[in-house]
Amino acid sequence: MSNFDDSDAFEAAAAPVPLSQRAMGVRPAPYLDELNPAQRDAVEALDGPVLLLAGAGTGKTRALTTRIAHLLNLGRARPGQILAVTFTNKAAREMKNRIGRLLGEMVEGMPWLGTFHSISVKILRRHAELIGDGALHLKPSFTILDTDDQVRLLKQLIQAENIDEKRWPARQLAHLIDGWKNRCLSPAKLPQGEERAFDGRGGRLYAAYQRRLLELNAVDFGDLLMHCVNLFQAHPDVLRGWQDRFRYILVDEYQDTNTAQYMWLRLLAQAHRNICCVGDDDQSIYGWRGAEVGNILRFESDFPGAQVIRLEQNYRSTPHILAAASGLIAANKGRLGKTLWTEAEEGERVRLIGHWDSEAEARWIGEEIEAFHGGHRHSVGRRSLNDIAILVRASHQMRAFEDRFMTIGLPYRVIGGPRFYERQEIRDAMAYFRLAVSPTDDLAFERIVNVPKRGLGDKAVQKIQVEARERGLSLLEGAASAVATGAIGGKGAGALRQFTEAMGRWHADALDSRVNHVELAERILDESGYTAMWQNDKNPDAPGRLDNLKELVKALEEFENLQGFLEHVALVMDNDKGEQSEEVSIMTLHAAKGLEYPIVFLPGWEDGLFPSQRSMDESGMKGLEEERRLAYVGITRGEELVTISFAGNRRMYGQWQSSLPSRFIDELPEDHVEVLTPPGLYGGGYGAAAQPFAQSVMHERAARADVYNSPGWKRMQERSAQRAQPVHRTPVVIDAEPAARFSVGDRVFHQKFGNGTIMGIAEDTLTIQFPTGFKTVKAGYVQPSSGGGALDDVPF
DNA sequence: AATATGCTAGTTTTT
DNA sequence: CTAGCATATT
Repeated sequence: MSNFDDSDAFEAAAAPVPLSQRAMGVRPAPYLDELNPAQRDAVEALDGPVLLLAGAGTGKTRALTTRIAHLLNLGRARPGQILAVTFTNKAAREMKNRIGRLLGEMVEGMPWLGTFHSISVKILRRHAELIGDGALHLKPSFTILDTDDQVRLLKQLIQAENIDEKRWPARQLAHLIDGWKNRCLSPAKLPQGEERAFDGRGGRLYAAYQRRLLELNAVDFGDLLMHCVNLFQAHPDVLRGWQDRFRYILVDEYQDTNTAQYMWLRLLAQAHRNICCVGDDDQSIYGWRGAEVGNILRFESDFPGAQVIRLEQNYRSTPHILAAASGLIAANKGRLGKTLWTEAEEGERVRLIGHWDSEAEARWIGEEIEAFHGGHRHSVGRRSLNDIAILVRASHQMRAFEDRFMTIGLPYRVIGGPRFYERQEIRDAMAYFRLAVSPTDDLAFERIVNVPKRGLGDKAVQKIQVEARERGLSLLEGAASAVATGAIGGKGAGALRQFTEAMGRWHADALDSRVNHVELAERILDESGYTAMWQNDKNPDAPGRLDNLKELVKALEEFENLQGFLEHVALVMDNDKGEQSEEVSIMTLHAAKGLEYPIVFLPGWEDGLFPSQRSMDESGMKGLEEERRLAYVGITRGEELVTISFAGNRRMYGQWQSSLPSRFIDELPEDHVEVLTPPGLYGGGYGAAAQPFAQSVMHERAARADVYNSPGWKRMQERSAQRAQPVHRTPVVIDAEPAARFSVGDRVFHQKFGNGTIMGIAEDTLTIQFPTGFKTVKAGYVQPSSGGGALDDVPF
């Protein structure tokens, strides 16, 4: 709520802080004494550009929040003049709390502490009319579409263009457009050639999509940033106003900024240059979604004269853990470089263990956890399950642990996973609320018009769309009109009339301040038949969905009305359930960033899984380095004991596949690692587990000079080269397609994956190696490749 | 219009 | 192998 009580008038903010207030502001600063020298530098270097390189566990949030407190305490700025940006709502909340704690209740909430997106919304609402062209522009009440809406909109546009949705799925286009928006490329600015992506129509569809969004008075997440940047660039006066307002700028997790966020910051900071960016280049793990490590690496040249302050004293982990992590990350090139140190006691070395297969791995980790929990391991003592985390590379790895823990009755919680507001039933309910609040929300209408089933299929919806378009109405109005004119008859008509009439009542009630909005929400769900739909559903997950709906209604209580709730939810999609009970945490490495646990397990360190084959195929060395940073993030989550493991065999897509230990294992510094022999492998030194590691450690020293020439790397390259040269050439005739004869080894072309080589044939199913990896594809989806293939002379 | 079958793809995730 | 989607069937 405090997010929106920005009491300063826009113009007033530009005025300097009165002297009287400045003098009054200077108070003793006891908080400074609690900082180490580097943190203190970070807090006191208030003017000019500052890059704060904060390694894992070095008290970065403390430095950042103290810096804000110091700015306020010295009277350098009022709360409304500090811009503090984070990536997640969670981080923003945390900072707010800690600033409040530092300053007591003396300071009103900071109106401009928030995520890039929430701050952008506030800015855009004030200048909405400037977005778009003269004829069509945003209104301040614009709605924010989530990914789901975005994809459904794109799907409509793709259908309108008569493009084969199978070969060109809307998701892919959404991804492409997101990528463009991350780089602040509006349709007009797409570089030569890029607009040809997506079957040559990417640029056109992008432009159509943007136009449609304006028509709907809507923006997607990417727009929030891009529109802001465009606004600043096109209207220097507007930019000037915001530059004057934000006297000091602070940015958290700077290594995760994408190009649009970078431009956004640069524009706002370029006048006074009071910008402090906090980040750790070694923890940049979001390159795949547009983050540019380059932003942090370039900081000093972007802001000449910048001070660089390193936070290197680590308060989290033991020396062995730090050394293992440091040794690993040292293999990356082009780092800014940091040396983490600690005063903590030495502790145990990082443990490494190999297992026969992924099930044995899960079994062993389960036993270890039981031992820790029962206090059977004296070096660590009896531990709460809340102290223990399992961090995996890919979510499918979680299943082995869930299965195992379920059978042995070990309580666990999965962190991440599908979020509350992304669940189907929640989205449906929200669509009802959206439509009740704004009857012109066509996307919400489409989502729920036939949920629960009202006998209205594609054809009926199409009729409604035609009706609405012809008369210039919203879909809801169009539906009412279609019923009235008899365009829709039969069974659907009655249900549709009921629906539109009920929606009319709900809308009136939503606007009526005398109607309690929580009761209204309940009534909407009941009268629409939505609750009944799940009550009658015999799926085992139906009761859970009903619970979620109850929870949603309960969440409404904290808001004034439905409008306020919807505005909030559009931006704050997180749901942190406080940890109540004792549970082991299971999550992906990405989800673990920023968290810490005394005991950490890192399973699945196998080449291809971690580092992920796909990362390496798609992004080569850059991808590998990002994977290595992910490994670094994983190890540095541990406070006391970190255990890395790998399995020689793993079930993938229903088949057992054998794999080699991760090359990252080769890169761990030997002195800080203890190799364990799993129970059941008597004598050690043979079998799938200990032996490969023992060998690889022997190579390790020599390999250190250049890991990309390491045995592991070469081994991989050799293997993929071998795979690319199949021996058999068995001609296969695909029925009813006389021209489509394929043999193993043929070069073929696939609309989506491009050129590839056939590696295997079963009936009409081909296994093909594409640049992006192996795919199994029906023969009908590929053609003989035109370039350099063996079948060039086959008539087509 | 609702349900059954068939196919394909299959990391990481916030806003 | 399996979820999610798209097409085929009733």
